[in-house]
Amino acid sequence: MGRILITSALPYINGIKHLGNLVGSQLPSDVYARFARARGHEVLFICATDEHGTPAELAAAKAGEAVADYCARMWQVQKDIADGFRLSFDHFGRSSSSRNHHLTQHFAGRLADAGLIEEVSEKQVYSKADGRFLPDRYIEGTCPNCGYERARGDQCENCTKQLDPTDLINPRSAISGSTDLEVRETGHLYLRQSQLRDRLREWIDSKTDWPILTTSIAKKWLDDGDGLQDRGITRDLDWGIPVKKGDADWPGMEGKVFYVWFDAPIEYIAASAEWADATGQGDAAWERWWRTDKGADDVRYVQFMGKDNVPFHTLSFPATVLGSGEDWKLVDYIKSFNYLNYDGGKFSTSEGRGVFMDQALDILPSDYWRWWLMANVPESSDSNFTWEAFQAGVNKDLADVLGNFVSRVTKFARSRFEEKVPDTGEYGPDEQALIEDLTRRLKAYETHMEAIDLRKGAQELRGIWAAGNEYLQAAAPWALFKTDPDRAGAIVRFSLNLVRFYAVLSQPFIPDASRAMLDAFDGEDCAWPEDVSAALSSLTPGSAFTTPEVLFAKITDDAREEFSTRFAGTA
RNA sequence: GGGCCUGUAGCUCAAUUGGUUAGAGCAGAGCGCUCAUAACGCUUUGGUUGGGGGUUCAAGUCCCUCCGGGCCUACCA
Repeated sequence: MGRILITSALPYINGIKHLGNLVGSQLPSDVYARFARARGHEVLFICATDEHGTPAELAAAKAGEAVADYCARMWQVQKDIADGFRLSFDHFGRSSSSRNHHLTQHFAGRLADAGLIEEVSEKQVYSKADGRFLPDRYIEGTCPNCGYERARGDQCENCTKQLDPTDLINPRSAISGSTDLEVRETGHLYLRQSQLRDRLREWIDSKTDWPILTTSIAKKWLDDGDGLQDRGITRDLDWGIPVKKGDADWPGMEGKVFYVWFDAPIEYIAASAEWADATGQGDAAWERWWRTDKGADDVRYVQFMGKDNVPFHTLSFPATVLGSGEDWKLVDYIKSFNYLNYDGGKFSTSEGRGVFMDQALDILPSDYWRWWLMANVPESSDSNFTWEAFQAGVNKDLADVLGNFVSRVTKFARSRFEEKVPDTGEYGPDEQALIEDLTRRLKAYETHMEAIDLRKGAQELRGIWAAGNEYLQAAAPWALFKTDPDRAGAIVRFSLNLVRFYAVLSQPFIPDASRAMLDAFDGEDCAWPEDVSAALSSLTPGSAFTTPEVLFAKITDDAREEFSTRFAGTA
């Protein structure tokens, strides 16, 4: 058994995330983490909130709160929702933690010592009314190219032409609308990624098993134009990690903070340190996951993220890690996802279009969402959420195939065998055939899950569930009960063992339902099956069980229509 | 503008990386079963693989071209 370090891309702090955010990193990483744990691997599963940057400051201002208070509150909100979705992080940290402050400053110091930091003086737009420098896209004005009046400082959305903020006619702050803008000189630090281009390319080229979505984005940035560009890693903001060189002040950088994309990935490491702190362990506990000179050599590190995060995880963060000259663990595998759309369009926070994580839990149990989202996870291309597809998928897979199987088996056993595992009869050829079939299917399921092909994994799991119905239909214990009750008992015993078997295998996708299924049998033994035959004989004949409640109530047409209307948005 | 991804049954997706007759689930049709959440099982209809051209003994897969959908393009994160 190995050791697997798993990180989910960090959800940004400025509000509750929608299902599209959930499906691209947090949920798939959780399914994989649960699978890896169930298989006996030692797992450290890390996530955190990404708290810095202009949008966090603006969101706090809109809420009328201090940024620190706002972030603390939203962290708790996101943590509670994550718990509601049964996301099994070993630690859910905060990028604003003192651990991350120190580690980010440490990396900056190491990079400076290695000659990989350049101090650059540049001109930026300052808004007096807002009291802040404005990022390019927070400046609006008329496009000099097409005359569109709401062009942004980085690009005109109308004609797609790339712009410089100073190109705009009648520029104004997108925050306040103020036109009282001026260009000021300000000093910033740049990470000299260009110096690391060859090392990064060599590293990327060695990753022949990565998804093409991941490597193609990385190579594009390595080769585009003049090649990999140096990148500013500081900002003129109040809320963030103060620019320091290790523990020392950085002359000329007073009052500045690190750019959110510099400190956010470092939080993967810092959150692991927070985990060690929170669990009363010393530094060695987290360093053995992250330092190859301190025991992390045998760790497999897997990252999960949406495709928009790929450049930062394939280039910027590795540049930081490599450039430090220290023995930090680099990522071994990057699983990236496309986007989930909502009923043919995008999820929209501003228009209230689509389903947000808190709303999802308000209307249906987390297992429903977990199952459908993973069975339809956008692995190969963008996928689409519709209420019709969601209703059909949940009702068919969870209620009809799995839930009804559990129901028909346990209720039959209750009415004919006194709610006990029958101890009569022997398994015969039918059971042997299903054991052989399930042995093949289990192997396929494990192979898909190890490769993080979650859609295929879900499909195989569904096939495993369906095999139970096929067996039961052919064995027909309700008919045999009248002529050969002992044999009927063996069939029911086998079927009850199937329920327990399904509970164990399904746990990565639908942990709550799995728990309910195991609880029917005093389910202490939930070990992953090494041998299907043994696993299907594990219930003690003659022992009592409890008939569970309906596992999955169906989504009615009325409910579906109500949801569809409620989440359609304002636009 | 540039780069990348993508187009396969009514719908959602596969196809061992160029190799037999392109497969699953859902939806539809028919039959069976009565333990079960009107659930389950069996059978079955349905494809000029976006259009056109090319390479090859062989193309869904490789090349060219056209058409459609999407993403990224470095100061939103």
